[in-house]
Amino acid sequence: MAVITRKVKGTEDILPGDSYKWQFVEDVMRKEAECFGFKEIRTPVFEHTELFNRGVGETTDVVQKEMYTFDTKGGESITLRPEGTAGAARAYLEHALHNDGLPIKAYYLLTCYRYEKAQAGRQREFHQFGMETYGAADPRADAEMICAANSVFDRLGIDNIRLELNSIGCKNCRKNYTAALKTYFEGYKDQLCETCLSRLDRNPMRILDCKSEICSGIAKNAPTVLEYICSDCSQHFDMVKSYLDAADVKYTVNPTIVRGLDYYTRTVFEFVTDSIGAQGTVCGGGRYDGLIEELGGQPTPSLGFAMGLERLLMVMQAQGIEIPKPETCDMYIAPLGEEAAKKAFVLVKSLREASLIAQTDIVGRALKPQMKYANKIGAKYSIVIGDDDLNANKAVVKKMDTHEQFEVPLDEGFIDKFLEIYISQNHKAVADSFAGE
RNA sequence: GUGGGUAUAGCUUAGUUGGUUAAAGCGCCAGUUUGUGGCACUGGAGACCGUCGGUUCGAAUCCGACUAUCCACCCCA
Repeated sequence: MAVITRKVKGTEDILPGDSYKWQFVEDVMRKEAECFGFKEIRTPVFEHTELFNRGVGETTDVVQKEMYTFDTKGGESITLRPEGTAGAARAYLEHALHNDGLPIKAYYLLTCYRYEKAQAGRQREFHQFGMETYGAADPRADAEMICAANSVFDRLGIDNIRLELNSIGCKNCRKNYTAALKTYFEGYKDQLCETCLSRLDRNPMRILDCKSEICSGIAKNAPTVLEYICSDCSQHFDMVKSYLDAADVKYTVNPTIVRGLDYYTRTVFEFVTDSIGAQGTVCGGGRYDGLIEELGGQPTPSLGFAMGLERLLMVMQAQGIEIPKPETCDMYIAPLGEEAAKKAFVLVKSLREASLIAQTDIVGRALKPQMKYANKIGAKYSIVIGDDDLNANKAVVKKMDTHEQFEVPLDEGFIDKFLEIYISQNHKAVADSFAGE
């Protein structure tokens, strides 16, 4: 096979037969975000590299080894976004959105790029849905954010997913905590795995995350963040939990959740599933009160989450959730001969003007294959137009599933007559479905 | 970046201890007499068996390298 027909590693095509699934999920997300009062923000696919260095954090794996970074002809360093938060924060600052009145609530639906080794649930180009709130320090904002993510899962009918919650404290209490952790882990220096040894200086909290049995065994008895966070942070966390309780959102507190991006403070959370392999984190988020300031703005308490669409769709598939297929064709018109073809061409035009899905032959097939095609695409109605029909200026509409037939005129009255049939038949279907229960 | 698995038509697979025209189902196209689909039957197109090299009289089958892909580590959504 020629090279040109091969997609780049870690990328996926979404084909015509599958795109409805994505549209369905995206639609649920948009609607849910809008119910919570969030408006869509669209930011560029690429940004100045510096934005991610500062926003996501120099020490993170994402920045250190996973970014698609390149120099432009003008000599600027540009990076394809590895996540959505930094770009949204940049736009918030650049357009001084705080002047619109706080809080600012925005959601996004976009592609992200990370140079990682592809595996199940992990692509190099992937889709994220995320929500961001700026200018809300109150724990209710945290609870609202988590509720929003939770509602999306509910709306999609996903239930084999759990919410894990933690607080990693503010900058101050984190300082004390990391110091305590360092002291603790230094006692096990000879047993820790190599990566954890390197984490010891840079970011000892990440050792808690380690999946190696030895490290996680040691980590089990390590001091937990919650013992070290200051009373403000602790109160904040309690409030978040009490609001989640009030909203009947189930969670478990998991002190090992630390998140890999530097900007997080206080509340962090993940929605995790066991049904799609190793990459089970479907949604991750939390509070990042220092981010806007880090990017040069006024201190602005902020928070948000992102969820991966690929993983979400995998979960839905694993759980056997059926996504409704959209209608593909209301009317197929099968003409016989040149003159009829022209008539059909005009008729589908007027059907389309009435917002119906209409098709006619564009490949020159015989009648039988045309009917086969009409059947395959799920046409609800069909019309065959031949010389007799043209002469009589009328034709027969056939309802494909029941074979019922109706006569329609082939002149200006066509659309009205067909709409009348279409509507009455659909009402009948609805009535039948009620009677069947 | 580290491991391990896999590689046969568009898809899912069969291919017996290496033996000559590589097989099936699904899908696709067409036909089963006159202007009508779903079912059934018949036929057709479609594979240099991932690539390159090696062993052999002979390789889809054995060996090696490469490439792709999958899974796991790592990381994260």
